[in-house]
Amino acid sequence: MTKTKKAEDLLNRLVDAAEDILRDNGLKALTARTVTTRAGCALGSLYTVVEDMEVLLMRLNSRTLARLGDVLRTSAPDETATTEAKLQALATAYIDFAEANRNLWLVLFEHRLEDTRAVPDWHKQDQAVLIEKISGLLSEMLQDMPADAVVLRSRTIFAAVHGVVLMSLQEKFVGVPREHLRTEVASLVATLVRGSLGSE
Amino acid sequence: MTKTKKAEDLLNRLVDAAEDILRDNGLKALTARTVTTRAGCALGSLYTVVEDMEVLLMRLNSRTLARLGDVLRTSAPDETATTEAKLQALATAYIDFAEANRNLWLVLFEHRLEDTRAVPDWHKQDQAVLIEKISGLLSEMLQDMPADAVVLRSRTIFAAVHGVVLMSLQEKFVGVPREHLRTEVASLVATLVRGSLGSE
DNA sequence: TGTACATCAGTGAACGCGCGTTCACTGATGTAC
DNA sequence: TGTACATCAGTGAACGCGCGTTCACTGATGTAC
Repeated sequence: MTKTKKAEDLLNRLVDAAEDILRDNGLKALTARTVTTRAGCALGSLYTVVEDMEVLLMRLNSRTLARLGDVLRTSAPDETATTEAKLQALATAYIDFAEANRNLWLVLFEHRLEDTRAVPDWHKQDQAVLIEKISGLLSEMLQDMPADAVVLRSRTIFAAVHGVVLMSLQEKFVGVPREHLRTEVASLVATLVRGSLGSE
Repeated sequence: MTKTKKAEDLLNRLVDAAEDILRDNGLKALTARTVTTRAGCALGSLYTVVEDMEVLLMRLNSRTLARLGDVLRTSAPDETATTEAKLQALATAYIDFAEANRNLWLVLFEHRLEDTRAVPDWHKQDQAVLIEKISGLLSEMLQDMPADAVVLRSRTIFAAVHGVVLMSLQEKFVGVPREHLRTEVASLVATLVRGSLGSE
């Protein structure tokens, strides 16, 4: 095993460990110590492979986004289904992923109020998976709409559905109760599709 | 000034200080030390008036929710306006508040992944202001819908709009760009109202 | 193949920091006579 | 009204903790001959 291979291997083990800890015990438990212990290496090793704890978290988020992307891309019920049915399948897949990976998913959207450091491009680009499928389906449906407008609409639709799922899974008082989440999102998506979100 | 009055006064000064700090410097800057320094009292005084830093933050959040509630309640453009116009005004008022009080507003919805402590009832109840006006307007509009269903729909509509505003103000890659936020929310609200969010 | 040496990934004790919280104290305030 | 005393809100130095990060080191690995 070459040196770079070993380094890659260590990085992977650390991201694996971080994923396990975040999934099982939440963000607060994700420390340099817990990660390195779980990965079976020394505390200092982390810094031979990653600049920062923050970078490690971004690596983990990238992996989570990639997994979510896979799930969303393969969510189509049937090639012949209606666009609405495909969008409904997409929303369902999103809820499934969020429920099954609650902590990992929540951390994707956690905002750092303090941070001044710029988010690297490789990480920003990863977020595109959240939008791609929606805009693909939307542009089929609204063929006369310019591409920019389709992307903008996709972001709005994503954020609306995401908001409903987020408030529900956070189990805040004002969120939709979990047992009604799927039906509420389904009627939200139906309304959005049928209204086509006309430009005014 | 009686003793209880003095205690109330100190609590108010601490919440004032916390509000200033959060608004100006973000959540990370909000510590026992910065709050007490700004309030002009000793570090230990905080604990004569509040159990915990967490309780202080909940007091601040309650105040923020109350202010937001006032803004939302007085947002009606005109008593004779259509329900849709009133809902649009409500959404606009929400965006105004969120933009003008970004840090205060973001913290209202920040999730503590770790916490096991129960949120006290007085604080949970404060969140109701986010929904009340919507369900009031909705029940006028959908008079044959049972009250439970109206509340559920209100939560969904709130969460959808909130999601779009949140992702936009967080300035994440996938959010709606700030300059399109108001028009996108307006067409989202229009679609939701016109579609009436039919039960299926 | 065997040996001496150089490299550097990996180590983990130690550092420095900032935090929430405590507690022995003090001095302003209210009370009793 | 004046005085002696009790109370307790308010104080701030000190405590304990957990964190991210560093750095002098070591031992496994690769290289040169």
